[in-house]
Amino acid sequence: MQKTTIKDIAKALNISPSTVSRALNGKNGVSEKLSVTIREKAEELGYVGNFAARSLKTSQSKTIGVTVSDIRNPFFLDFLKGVDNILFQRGYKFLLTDSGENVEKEKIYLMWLIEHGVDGILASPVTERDGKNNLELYKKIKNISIPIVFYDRVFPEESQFDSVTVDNKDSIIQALKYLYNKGHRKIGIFLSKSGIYTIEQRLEGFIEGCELLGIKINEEWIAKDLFPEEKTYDKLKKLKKNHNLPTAIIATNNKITKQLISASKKLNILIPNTLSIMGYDDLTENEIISPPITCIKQPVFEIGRIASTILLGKIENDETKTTKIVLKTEIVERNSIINLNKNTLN
Amino acid sequence: MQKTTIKDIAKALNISPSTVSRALNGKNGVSEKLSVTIREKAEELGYVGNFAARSLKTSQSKTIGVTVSDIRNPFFLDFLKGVDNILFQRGYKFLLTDSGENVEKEKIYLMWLIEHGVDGILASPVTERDGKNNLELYKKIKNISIPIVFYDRVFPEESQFDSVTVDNKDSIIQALKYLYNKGHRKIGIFLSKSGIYTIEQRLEGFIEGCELLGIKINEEWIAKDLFPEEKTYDKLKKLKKNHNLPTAIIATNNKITKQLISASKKLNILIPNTLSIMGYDDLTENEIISPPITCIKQPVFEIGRIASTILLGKIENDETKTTKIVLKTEIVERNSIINLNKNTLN
DNA sequence: GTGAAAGCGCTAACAA
DNA sequence: TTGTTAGCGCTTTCAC
Repeated sequence: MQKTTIKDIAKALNISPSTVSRALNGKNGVSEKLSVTIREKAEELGYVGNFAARSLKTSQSKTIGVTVSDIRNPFFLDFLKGVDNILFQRGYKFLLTDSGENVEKEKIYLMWLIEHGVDGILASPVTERDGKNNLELYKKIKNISIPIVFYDRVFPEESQFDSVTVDNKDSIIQALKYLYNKGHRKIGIFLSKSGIYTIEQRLEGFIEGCELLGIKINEEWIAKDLFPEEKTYDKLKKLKKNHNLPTAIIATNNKITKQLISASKKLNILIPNTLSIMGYDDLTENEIISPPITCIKQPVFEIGRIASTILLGKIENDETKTTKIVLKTEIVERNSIINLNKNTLN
Repeated sequence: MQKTTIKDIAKALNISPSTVSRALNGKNGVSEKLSVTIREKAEELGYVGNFAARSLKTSQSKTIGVTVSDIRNPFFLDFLKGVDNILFQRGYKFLLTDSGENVEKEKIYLMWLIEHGVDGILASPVTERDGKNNLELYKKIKNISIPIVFYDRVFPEESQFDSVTVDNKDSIIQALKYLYNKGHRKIGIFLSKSGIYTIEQRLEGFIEGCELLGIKINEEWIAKDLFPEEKTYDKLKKLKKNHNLPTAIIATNNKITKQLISASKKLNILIPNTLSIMGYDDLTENEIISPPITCIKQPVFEIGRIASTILLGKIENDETKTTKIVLKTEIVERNSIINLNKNTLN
């Protein structure tokens, strides 16, 4: 059995394809009666339309491309819900691609999205350790008038792109202040893959915050480039072996948070008594992990909603001014951080 | 700036579009020299192809549609990785749609996928409480020669569809045996949304397993239709209030697992001492939850790989025989289940 | 209110 | 080896 086309419906009803098209698209210029007949016939024959043909003709696809850096990261689940939340009601769908932190793969997928004629792109650009990225491609895409909104990550020097991010530096400064107030002075930070914008920002925030608060920085406690995040275990083990554990460690993503917890358990490091942990990202399981994780929460769902809204504005209203939104994070307090002041009083 | 077309390249090089097309698609019938020139020009002009045009002409899209019942379920993350693992290397991409356990939404997305001309579909069909589903639509899709492979869920009475599932009944029987061996006789099961194939199967497995092992079934301990899964708390609270807790509860999905843990904490029910819990799905956090969760593990990544492989076989080799793969689950042992025999010995 | 005709960008059969 | 031509299914302008 073949797919039904607009022609089949026209033939069956002895009318012209253009009339069928008009009726099916709800355009005026077709009598109400005929319109109904056409719709019924379409239903009867199981007509479903042909995206390729429509898109070819109208050069718009009502779809937008979304790139994520790693689909397994729960971060994206809420983000995607936020995106879907805006898009679905406005009649858009999205194409999801997973770059896997790989510049080459990102490029392939970006090309694929353009081939598909997406009306716009929501992207979280990849930067590899050596600084390699697809900035030039992104510029080209922008040049052929496909709007792009970056979310989560950006190219800091490039001002021509719209973006929705979180104040990464401030998020760590907040964490530092929180820990400081609880009496912590020996604080470490465990960072994921070097080169990634968010991670670099969080490191900057750490250094800035330490200076601000007069916390002495110990290079040993700054663990860089923990990617894959399983490296966390080795680093923590080394610190323990050298009897050089800080009293608190700030994780810089949810994977490192989990790795820190499980590594601590394996190494018999008691949380929060021996080591306090500030997690990153507020996942549902944070609450039932032992101990429940105090963490930095990003407004992920909102990021998805705002980025989509901006993108749609560019697509539908040809909005030209570039907007850069920076959202604040907040700290969700649970039990993975000990109050050292209190302890001293005992 | 406009998108570059094959015509632009042809004009720039003073040759015909068909030659350009041949060169770009690596078909023979073009001299190596010309082919190189064409490719260079294409690169220079930033040519990216046009999916709509190609798809319209060739009536194949090199994309497959994937429907998931709820994108927020971590189950799908590994599944998708498995799918991507097979598809990417064979030059296919996928369109992801989230039906949200909603038959209407599933229908809209299914139509959208067909409109997009997907070469095949990987689906986990939705069934609502009242039995409503899109079986007829699925049959129609099959009739217009778009291959479908069901994964995770199937229509049990329909033999014409290919599928990759897990032995759901057996998974619960295994769990029951495990609990029985640890001395448990008062066992409950917490089930998610009624009507869903996997859930119904797991219930059947529970009843069958109890009979097999001579475990007395207490209807109070069979909690049905916990959807949304937050209902878990109320059910557990009621059981506690009536002083009618079983010694062990089997969860039937990862959300209920988490809800059971957090509800137990809120209700001051000690796990595993007062209540043992058999989780469903082996998520990374199971290890660091308190206590670490003993659970039924589905080979999720494999499901994705196998389903994709079967589908590609149907698409590329016109494979006609229907295959139904049923994979076994296994139990991952951790600390959420107490050994009552041992306890007695103390 | 309806139909005829052109064309979106590409591929493939057929010619040369 | 290369070019010409037709047409995939649809929308849209221009007739009537």
